[in-house]
Amino acid sequence: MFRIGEFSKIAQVSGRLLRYYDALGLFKPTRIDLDTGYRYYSAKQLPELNRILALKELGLTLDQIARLIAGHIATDEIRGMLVMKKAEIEQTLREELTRIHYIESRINQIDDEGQLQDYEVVLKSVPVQRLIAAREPSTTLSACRTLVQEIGRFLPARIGGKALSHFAMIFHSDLWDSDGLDVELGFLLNSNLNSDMDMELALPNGKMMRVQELPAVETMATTMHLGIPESGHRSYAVLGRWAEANGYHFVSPSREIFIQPPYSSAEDEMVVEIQLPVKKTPEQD
Amino acid sequence: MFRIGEFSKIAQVSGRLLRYYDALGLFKPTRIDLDTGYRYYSAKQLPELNRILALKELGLTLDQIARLIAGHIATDEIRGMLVMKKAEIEQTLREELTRIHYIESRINQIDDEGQLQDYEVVLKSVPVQRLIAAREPSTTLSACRTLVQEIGRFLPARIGGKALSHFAMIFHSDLWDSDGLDVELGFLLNSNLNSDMDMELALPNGKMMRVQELPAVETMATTMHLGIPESGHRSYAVLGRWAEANGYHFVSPSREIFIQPPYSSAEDEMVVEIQLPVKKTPEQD
DNA sequence: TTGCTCCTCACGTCACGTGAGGTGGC
DNA sequence: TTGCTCCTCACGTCACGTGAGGTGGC
Repeated sequence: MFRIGEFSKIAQVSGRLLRYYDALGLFKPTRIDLDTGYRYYSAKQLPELNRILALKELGLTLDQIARLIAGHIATDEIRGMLVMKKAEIEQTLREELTRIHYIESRINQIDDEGQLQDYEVVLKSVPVQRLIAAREPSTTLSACRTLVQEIGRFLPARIGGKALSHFAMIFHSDLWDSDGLDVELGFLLNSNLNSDMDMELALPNGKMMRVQELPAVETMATTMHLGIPESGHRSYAVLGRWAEANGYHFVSPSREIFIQPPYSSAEDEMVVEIQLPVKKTPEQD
Repeated sequence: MFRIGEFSKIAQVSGRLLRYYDALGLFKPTRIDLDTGYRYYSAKQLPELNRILALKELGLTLDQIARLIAGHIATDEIRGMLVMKKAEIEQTLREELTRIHYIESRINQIDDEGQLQDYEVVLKSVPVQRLIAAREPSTTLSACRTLVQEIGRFLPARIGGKALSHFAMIFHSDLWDSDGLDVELGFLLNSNLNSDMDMELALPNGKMMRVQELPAVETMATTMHLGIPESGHRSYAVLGRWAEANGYHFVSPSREIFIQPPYSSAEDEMVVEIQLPVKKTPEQD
């Protein structure tokens, strides 16, 4: 019989751990002196403790181990637990890998530019949403700006602000080609209001707005743009650099969500979230 | 200005997170209504929040982020933090990888044998230790057993149990060769007692015991063996299978530590820890 | 008698999630 | 007026580490 101190030295664990496992009922001393409360362990218990430590190494929780030891789990359940655990670890492994790439790209950034950039890129996923918008298949940035003002003033008055969420633009044309813009302009709709899917609405200038569904997107690289629209290209450049550094590429129409739209306040107070759908570029390590 | 609900939706974080960051002083609302306690956030704060989220993605703690945001950290300190973080993640990555191998080998075990084995292998590291032992460069198992009894009875009486730790055997000859044993037999010494390094001691049968240093070993694969020594080979087989399944190989003299030695109680009550120094076999994935 | 070992609370860890119980705002 | 949103506690998470304050054992 060993007292807790010697037993913990032999097993190379802390006394606290042994007391903790005792309290959990996971691993109890052979005998406890009722007067002093001293715990006494026998050498024969060492394999049992080692079993627990080995199972802990596998990444099982103490609770799982307790049930396993108690024999309340059939062998194929154990197998299932292990397979699940393996998948779990593989998942975190992938996450850690992208995290490493992420960190590396930031270290490179510091080395190249002397500091961390101040615009920050965040990955998001967005659900399906509905949108009421007019499409301009061939327009210019300045024409867009006029349209933004028009729609932004007309639509809330017409439909009522309750139904409308943020103003949004969807860019169908190539990102880096500022001529030949193919753009949709309109409002995201609050999903709780079940308005008519086929609704159409004419703007004062005769253009038609239609309700439609914007598909969900798994991964969007997003950044917030503050201030006048002219400096928007800087935010796009940030997103571009970010994608390159982290092994992503752009895939489908990008979006701009006007959190603080230019028609309700000064243009240099504007706040826009730029959303670029991205996919992982296959690795070549 | 947005109330916490809308702001949290835009930023895709929970309200709780925003309140928590407020409490930490990490990210505070632009304005708090003194009457109601309502928090009001402005769109302009979104980039700041995104910055925090992006830094969190890097694996920094909120505390580190807070100091970073506060500007109390120079650029090269940030770089240092990132490099450290990277090394940290690489470390856990390696650990996860061995954990995965470990789990795989257990799954295979279940598939091959229908259940988890009951002998468990645990990796340990052991520090330098001192040993008083006699060397038998060419002996047999049964001769050893006699010697164990002799030394085990003689030495504690002679030196005093205080100075002695566990009885131990060091195997210099090949593990799987039971003829031509080259073995040291003796006691580990309690390190706190600074007895003479050059001490020698004659056993009644004339053999000399000498004090010497046992080197530290980084990684030992260990298992506990219960009962009669004859079944010891089963424990060695377990260790062998374990090493093979997990990509380790054996490197230098193995040890047996007698937690419950055969001279103080019945042989089938014996408890021995078998320690095999191991090294990772280079991977071939 | 004096260290040494053991005991039982109880707080701290990290970044929130999840109620409970109550109130403001349209 | 009725939901809806917001508020502030406060516990729970996971596996212990780390004192604090006190006592048994050789």
